[in-house]
Amino acid sequence: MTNNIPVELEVLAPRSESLRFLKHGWPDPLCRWHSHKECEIHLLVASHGKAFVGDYIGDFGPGSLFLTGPHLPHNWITDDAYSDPVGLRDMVIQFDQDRLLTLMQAFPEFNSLMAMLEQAQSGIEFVGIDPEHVQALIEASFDASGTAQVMPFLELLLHMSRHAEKRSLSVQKLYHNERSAKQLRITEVVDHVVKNYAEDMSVQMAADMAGMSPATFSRSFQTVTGNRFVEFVNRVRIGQACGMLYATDDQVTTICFQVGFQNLANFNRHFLAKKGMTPSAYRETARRELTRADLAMAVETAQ
DNA sequence: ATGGACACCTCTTACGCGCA
DNA sequence: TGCGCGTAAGAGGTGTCCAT
Repeated sequence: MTNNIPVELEVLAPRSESLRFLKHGWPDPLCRWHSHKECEIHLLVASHGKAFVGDYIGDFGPGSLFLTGPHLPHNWITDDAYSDPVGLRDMVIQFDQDRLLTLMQAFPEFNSLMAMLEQAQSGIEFVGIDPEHVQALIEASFDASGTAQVMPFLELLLHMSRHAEKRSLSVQKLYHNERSAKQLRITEVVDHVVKNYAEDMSVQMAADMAGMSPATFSRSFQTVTGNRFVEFVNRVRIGQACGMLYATDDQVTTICFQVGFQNLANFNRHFLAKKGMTPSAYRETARRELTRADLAMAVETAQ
């Protein structure tokens, strides 16, 4: 999907090590809306706030664990209620996905990681994972060097891949890996929704496009995408509205109609349900974040 | 701009069936 | 056995109006 949100690109210097470790507190100039080609394991150790991954916004707290794929923009903003600085808020491991793919080619035993890497294209939250074990593995990898650094990291990846509840976050690339004839027809509909979200979208129209009855389409769509059709359409529209709220000064009413909603009350209702805040509150929050990114860049430039 | 109330309508889902 | 269809009931989404 297209997204108008300006994203800061983080370029990581080439290194002899395959892993990059970061620990930071809050506030920290490194905490900003950005993307990079590396995958990122992100463990929140302290504080509560909002997670921004692609077009997703959700809550995080101590023990929240996320995995973001290549070039997926992200940030974690601690709530304003936490006015006191936090010494250690985040533990981060960044790694090159291509290295893992090479590993899987050499050792098929690691192929179980493939599904998780594909799901990470849209971001994953590992709901209910044991944070102490995760933190211990990150610490073990962080404190080691050479090959000893890699083993706890691989154990962590395998532990994450085996975790049952992996919640996909952004609508981006949700339909990435569908291949059967039925899945391809559903994927065509998904593409159409993503590209034409502002147009009228009914199950009847979508079913016609997929060559199915509405009831069959409804079942197939949920099987393939994990979403109900109406929920998916609204999610795409809300995601696009987020970008417009962030990047333009258009009125909420204008954006509501631009993304395909037929009335403002319905738009507000869905926006609040999906984002946990009103459109105007979202705009305020998102722009405060942009200001933080600008300040961080200004600090780095001055140094 | 936001959110509540309400009536209406669309969509989802379960079930049974036929077809390949 | 798997897939798709038709039907019907209930759930949930939508549009409108209005108050704040």
